[in-house]
Amino acid sequence: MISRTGSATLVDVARIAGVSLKTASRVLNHSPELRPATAARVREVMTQLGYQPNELARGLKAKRSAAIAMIVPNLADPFTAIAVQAVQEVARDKGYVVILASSGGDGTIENSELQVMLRRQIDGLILLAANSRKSNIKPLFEKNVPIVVLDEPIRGEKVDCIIVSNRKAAREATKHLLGHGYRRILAVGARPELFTCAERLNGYRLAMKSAGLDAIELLVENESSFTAEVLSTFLSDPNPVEAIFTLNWVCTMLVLRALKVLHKGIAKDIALISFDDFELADMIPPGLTVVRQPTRELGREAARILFERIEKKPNDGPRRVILDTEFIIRGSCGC
Amino acid sequence: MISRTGSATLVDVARIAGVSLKTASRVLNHSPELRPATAARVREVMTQLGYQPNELARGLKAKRSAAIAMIVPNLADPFTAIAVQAVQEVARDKGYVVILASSGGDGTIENSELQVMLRRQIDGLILLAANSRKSNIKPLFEKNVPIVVLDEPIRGEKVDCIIVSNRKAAREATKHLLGHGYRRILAVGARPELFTCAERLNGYRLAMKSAGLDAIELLVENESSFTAEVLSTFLSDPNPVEAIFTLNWVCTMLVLRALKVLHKGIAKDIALISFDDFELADMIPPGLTVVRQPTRELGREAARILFERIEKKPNDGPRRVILDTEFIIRGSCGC
DNA sequence: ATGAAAGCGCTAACAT
DNA sequence: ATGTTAGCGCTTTCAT
Repeated sequence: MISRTGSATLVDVARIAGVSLKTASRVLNHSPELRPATAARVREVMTQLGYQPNELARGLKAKRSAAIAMIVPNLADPFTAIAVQAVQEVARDKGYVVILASSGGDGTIENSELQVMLRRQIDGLILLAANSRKSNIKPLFEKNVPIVVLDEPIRGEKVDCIIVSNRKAAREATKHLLGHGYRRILAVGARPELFTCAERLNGYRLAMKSAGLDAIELLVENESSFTAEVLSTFLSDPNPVEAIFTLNWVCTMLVLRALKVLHKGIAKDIALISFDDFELADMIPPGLTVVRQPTRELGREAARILFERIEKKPNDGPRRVILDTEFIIRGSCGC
Repeated sequence: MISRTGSATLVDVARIAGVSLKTASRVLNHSPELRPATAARVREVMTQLGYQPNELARGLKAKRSAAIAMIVPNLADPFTAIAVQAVQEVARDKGYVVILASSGGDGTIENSELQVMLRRQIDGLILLAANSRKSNIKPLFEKNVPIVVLDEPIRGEKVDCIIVSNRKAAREATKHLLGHGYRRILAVGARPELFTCAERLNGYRLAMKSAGLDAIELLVENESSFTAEVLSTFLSDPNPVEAIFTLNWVCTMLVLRALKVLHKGIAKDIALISFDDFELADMIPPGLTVVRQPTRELGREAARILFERIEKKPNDGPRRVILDTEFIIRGSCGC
């Protein structure tokens, strides 16, 4: 009785309920213009058959997939994981699913994932850029797929961005270290082409300049090129650095690891402030002083804006949402 | 010239290239039976038009979505995040996308996500169960959607499972603590209905029983019900516990947090072993002794098995893959 | 309030 | 080697 494909289709439902296809469709879409009795009957047949609408078919016709994509560089980074979780929760509430892809920080992979998403007719995209220079969101833009970029304002494109006050936060963190009397402060960053890295670096430089000091920077292109040996050159004479400011979670991990290898005590031998808080940062003695990003809020806000665009596209220009960070003083800065 | 919908369709490609729809389709699907010249011409038109195949339409017709779903309880858990990343990488290589949903450990949400995935015609599912009692994968099973369950063998269902040797690992960890001379060892777990928790608990009980000791257990239904006060009742007289064995990452976080509040030094005041390793576990003094799960491998293996089922379904019974854990001794156990 | 028919963009028999 | 013709399961004018 049921279509040979295995599961019941709307045609089956209609036939068994003794109504037309359109009526069955109306029930699915909660159309108001329906006699309650008819609707009830159809609904009953639906549950009876265990009917599940085929979203692919629905999307093909309606030209919407009810899916948004999220592309991130690295899920192992807790900042990213939490943002993804927040986005997915908002999406669920809106009746959307999230297609997730990780780029590994590779612009080429990112672009190919972008294409894949386009083919899947995603209704929107939240991007945590791998590499600002190589991000190619033009095709999406041309197809009028709403995009929200997290953590990076894409220059010259009319996309919504949501970021934190990177520069200000970095400047304040650096100032805090300067306040402790440290003069030789090292900034450690990765992927300097990323906006977040660049901006945090700018904040650091501003603070150093204001204090009449030279910036000391250790920037690596990718994680593997950072080793304890590299760091040790900055810690040895002459003029060893007195404090380190790590520009994101990955760098914090790398530096902590290296300091352990080099037997340098945090705060005791060298002060440390980390951009990015994380679970247990307070448990690493003497507690890591950090700049905390409102991670969940970033994710939620990005999703919120995206769905606003998806649902109705008011042509007000691209949005720039800037959230504030929180400076959390624990012991590693020397306090 | 191009269909009014905005982007070029295969019909447009065919028309402009002066071939039939089917020929264009053949080019898309890399059919071998094509004159190279024709294929080249069609391909040229495709790039010229910036043609992107519509995966929704493709899937509707071909009855495959080229998407797999992954449902997890908590992305903030690094174990989960890394497994998801591993799965996604394998999926990408296979030309599939991953639809990710988090259940928050709520069986009801999990089930509704399961339904959503069904409607999306997913070709396979990797499940990190929220709650073994409530998981309802029957509908997927009936629709012949391959499923791989991570971290939990679903009883009585013919699904593939991939787990670690929970009981053995827990037993050995407990024995290790016993070897240090601790008698009063507390096991801390969450969601005791979960297979992982139950099995680890079993391992712990076995070891305690072998030593002629009573098991001491603190099991919470959910994270928020665990507080420092609750833990403190186990640490106070009479007979304070001498060591703690946490049954997963979340519990480790909760216990570490509580111990800090209670001003108890790890190893010094109380020994600790954690089931689940994590970034910086070695940095929490004196270094956390842990049972490490091969997280990436779990994810990769789960995906590998899933795609085997998707590509060809040999009717050999359900697989049970059991991976080994690694016992990593650092200082917290008292060593 | 309900139905008939067309078609979204693609694949797949079945020709030729 | 290439084209013709049906649909996949749904939504959607346009009738009634």
